[in-house]
Amino acid sequence: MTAASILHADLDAFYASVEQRDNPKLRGRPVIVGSGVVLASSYEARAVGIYTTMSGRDARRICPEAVFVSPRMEAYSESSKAVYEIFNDTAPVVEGISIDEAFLDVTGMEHIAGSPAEIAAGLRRRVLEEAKLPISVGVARTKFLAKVASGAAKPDGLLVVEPDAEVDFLHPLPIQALWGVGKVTTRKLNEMGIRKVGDLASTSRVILASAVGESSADHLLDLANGRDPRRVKPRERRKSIGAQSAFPRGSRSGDQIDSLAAALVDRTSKRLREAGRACRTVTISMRFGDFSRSTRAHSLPFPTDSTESILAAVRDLIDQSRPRIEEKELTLIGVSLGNLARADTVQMELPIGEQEERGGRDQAALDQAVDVVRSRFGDGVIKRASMIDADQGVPVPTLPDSDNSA
DNA sequence: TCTGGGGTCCTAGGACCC
DNA sequence: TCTGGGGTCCTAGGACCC
Repeated sequence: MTAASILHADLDAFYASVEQRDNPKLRGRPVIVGSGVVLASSYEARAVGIYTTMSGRDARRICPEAVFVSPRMEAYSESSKAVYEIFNDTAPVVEGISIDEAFLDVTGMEHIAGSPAEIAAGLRRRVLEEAKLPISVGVARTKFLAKVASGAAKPDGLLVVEPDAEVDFLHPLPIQALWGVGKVTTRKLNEMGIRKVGDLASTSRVILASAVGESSADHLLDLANGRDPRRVKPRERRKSIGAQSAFPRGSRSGDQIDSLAAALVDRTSKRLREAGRACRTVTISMRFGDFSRSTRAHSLPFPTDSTESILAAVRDLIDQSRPRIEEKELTLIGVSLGNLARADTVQMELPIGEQEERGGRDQAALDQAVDVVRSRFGDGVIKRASMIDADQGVPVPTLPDSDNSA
């Protein structure tokens, strides 16, 4: 049987730990990150019943001595980068899952770096010494088992699940521990009398499939029986960039909706440009007073990173939803930019006049586009300029003085 | 427990093309 | 010329994760 050589490394109470690291007065005290709601909390706060998504008011009531701090996303992002450098130094293959957790595959490193357990212990030591942050690590033969192991090791612990101990480790766990089992699936399975992973492991595939569908049934049976074929592989680039914001009570006039939408577009399009990407699909999501949700999407004919183009699309989508917005109370709005492309090819839409007048005016329009791009990105970025018919999405013949050698 | 903000993946129908 | 199948893209919604 394969050895346990996959590590799941998970920073403990990450945001709160960064705050305690940067402000010694917070150490040993219950710390809550967030104000309106709890975004993260230290273990001292969790010990008295504070949890993520709890309202700030409830948290204050339960734990009056807690220290509330505003989130500092930049500090968390920097700390995460420092820790990821240690991950990359530790293992040849690192798969980032989120800002505070990653899988590492240390297969075949026995002779140079020691056993997986020794590598994991060394990783914890380095993160504590160099980033000054506590981290828990689970070690197992599969990703799923390693992840469950790191959760069981928390806080500030290390747990190795050897292959011959897997069943004893896995089967007593509640089914919510399985990746992909949330509220809805838990309810369905509980109705069938399935509560523990062990119950699930011995359920027939046909019966399970009738409740959760074929593909989920296969997936759950695999996990419950310790089978998890997923390899540790570096993450592809992110697929969307988004932001959302809730309305303060009683502020949902047309103007206020528009200005919040504009602010969200501003934020997301800026992040898009900073990442050197362009988006083709613009999606708005809405939440209403009765907690129902709705999404509307629009795909542009070509990728863009321009605030104005994205905002125009967002305004169209909001207009489409006008009836529902007027009928129900809008409580939250989000903007998500998807279908991301690299922004190393910039395309612009400029009018070129009537069909009959094309030809002479094509060149003027192209010159104008080149000027705009040059003023925005500087000299030397233009390797080639050509035109695309926006309706057809096909290149029109390249113009005489553009450079085709690039 | 009445709800933040950031994401991913899956399903399913319809349009459209060959 | 009322009829098949396959593939891709777009859109909406839902479940789930940290």
